[in-house]
Amino acid sequence: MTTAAHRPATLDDVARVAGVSRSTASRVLAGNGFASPTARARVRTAVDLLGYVPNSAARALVHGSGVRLLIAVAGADPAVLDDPYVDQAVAAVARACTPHGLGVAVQWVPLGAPEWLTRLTDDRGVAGLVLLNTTPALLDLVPRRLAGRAVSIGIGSATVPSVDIDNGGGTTAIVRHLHDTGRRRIAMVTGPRWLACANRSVRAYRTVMHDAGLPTREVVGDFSATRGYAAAREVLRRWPDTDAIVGISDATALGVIGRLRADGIRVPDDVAVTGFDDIPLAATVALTTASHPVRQIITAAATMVLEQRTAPETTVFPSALVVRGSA
Amino acid sequence: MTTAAHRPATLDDVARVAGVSRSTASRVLAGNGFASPTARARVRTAVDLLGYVPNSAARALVHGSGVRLLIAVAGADPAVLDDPYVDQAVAAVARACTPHGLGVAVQWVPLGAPEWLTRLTDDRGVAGLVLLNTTPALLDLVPRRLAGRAVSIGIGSATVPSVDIDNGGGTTAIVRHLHDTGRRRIAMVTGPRWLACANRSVRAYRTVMHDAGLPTREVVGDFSATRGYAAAREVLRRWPDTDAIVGISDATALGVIGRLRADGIRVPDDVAVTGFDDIPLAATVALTTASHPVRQIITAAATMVLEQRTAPETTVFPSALVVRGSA
DNA sequence: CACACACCTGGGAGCGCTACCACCACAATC
DNA sequence: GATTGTGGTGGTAGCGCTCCCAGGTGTGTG
Repeated sequence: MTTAAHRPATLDDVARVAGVSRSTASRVLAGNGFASPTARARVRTAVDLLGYVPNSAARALVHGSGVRLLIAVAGADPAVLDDPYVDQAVAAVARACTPHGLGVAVQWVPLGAPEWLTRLTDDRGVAGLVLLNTTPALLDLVPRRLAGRAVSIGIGSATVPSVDIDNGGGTTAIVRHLHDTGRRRIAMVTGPRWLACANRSVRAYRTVMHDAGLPTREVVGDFSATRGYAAAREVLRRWPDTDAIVGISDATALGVIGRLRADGIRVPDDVAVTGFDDIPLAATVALTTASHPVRQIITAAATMVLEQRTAPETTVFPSALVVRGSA
Repeated sequence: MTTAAHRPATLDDVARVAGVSRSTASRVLAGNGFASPTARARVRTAVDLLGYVPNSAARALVHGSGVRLLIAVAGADPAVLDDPYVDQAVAAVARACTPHGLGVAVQWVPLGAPEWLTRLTDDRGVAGLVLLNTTPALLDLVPRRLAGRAVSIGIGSATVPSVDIDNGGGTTAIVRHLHDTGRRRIAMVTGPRWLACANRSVRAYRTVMHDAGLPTREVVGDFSATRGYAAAREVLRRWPDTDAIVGISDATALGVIGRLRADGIRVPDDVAVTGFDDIPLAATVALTTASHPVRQIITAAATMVLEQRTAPETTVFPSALVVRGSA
């Protein structure tokens, strides 16, 4: 369309067409250094004419900056990557990276072998790091090379900043709401024990129950609908008089509701059910939940890495109670 | 950990440690060309010792091969990228690419301006192309440079192979099932008209209905739960005696069910509802649907591109009817 | 009129890697 | 003993880009 054999244009082509040197063209495009208005204009015109797009590989090579963001997901087994939450995170990070000429890669880091992270980050192609389902051990393994180019979702450290949901606040609001609407025998389907952000929710649940002088009822889950489905039955087997079930996630809650309905138990009349996150589906099934703009949170994390605005501090996004039909 | 300032090792470092030249080291790692068993062994040892990982940017630069796969998603507006289906596709492609040292990028291509694709693919960083929600116009714009490195999902061309779901067969099975179970006033919430794969479903629906001597009832949807929610009401307003609604996707069906339940209409007693895809949630809400391993299909597409096994032909994945409670 | 000090420009090195080529040893052939 | 391999090796160019530095112009000051 533009050049003869449609070999993508290089900076040399641009310089030749603009009648300047490669250095000048580079300076104009970088926006730093000196360049006369004339030169600037001619380079701009040449860029448009040739449809020039910089070669990110060459740029990354000279900068030593890497060419993709790594999303490292800790978990017991590679199946964590099947989680729709991970899908959403990967897609959101990819969207944020694309305009910067960066790609994304995803890898699982086994819970028992956090040192795998080192091998992954030894790849110079890695320009930045997003940690998902982070554990403290993982945070310590983020190499110095990537300081200021790493962000964790869910738990941070002195060197690695984190972007976070106010799980505690959200869960507190949910459990209080259940209590306020007369529920007293409130159970919780939790997340995996090793996951900091899930534990914050569990602790909030315990605190509210304790303050109300009520005993806790916990079954360990894993965020999935499938597990929620199974956990619901376990809850009712152990504590048949349960009148409310708090799900660690919306998917968990949907699984719980599926099981309850299948067993002829009415929601919310017999048992109230709540979720966490407010995924799009939550509205259509009238799920009471806590709302967080997950996509925006992930995007914020990716942006921090991309713009290197990673002050070692924690950004906490608020949680908003959304009361619908299920509780 | 390995080297002093933990500057990631280069091939030069490996060569020096192994006591061979950079060329020899390169040859050993590439696996082609000559290299004595001794040299081979020493290079291998040095690689392990230094934890050497090749710099993908440098490799891409010299090969001119690009450094990421582009996922181009056609749609009316950028909101198509919010679709969980796109999330899943991006994540699945990313997983397939990561071991190859490639990242992924996602971009929206406006329906009315397919030529945007040209600008995207002019970027030399683009190593391959996965087309989503493909239109014929888009297929013609895949540059020759990317021939054999592009794959389309849903509709192919003479030069671009496609990976596909048997939408026609799946929908035929679903509508026949509804007919077999006594439904006669069957409506469909379709996908966008411009989308080839959605149209295959619609045509199958029409054919079955026509063969049974029944009139069709169509409302245009867009795959989303939200739209399904609204479409359900539209269906019942226009044809109040409808006894079955075929959703173009599971999300659509879930939206439809949400609306029907909210209106006190029993599923499947009053109105049967079916979905398409069999997403994980479908099982927990007992949705009758057609099952396809979407993740595997996307992975297959990505693998075709990565291994350049893109013979210009169509691979069709079968569709399996899954009868659950909703129909 | 010399000098300083802006502003602007092109030459050239080099990022880490692969590909090509020249070269060397040693064996087999005429 | 000169020729042709054949396996193995190192030197070097160059992918497209950015940055540094030397060398220009022009305008203002002593």
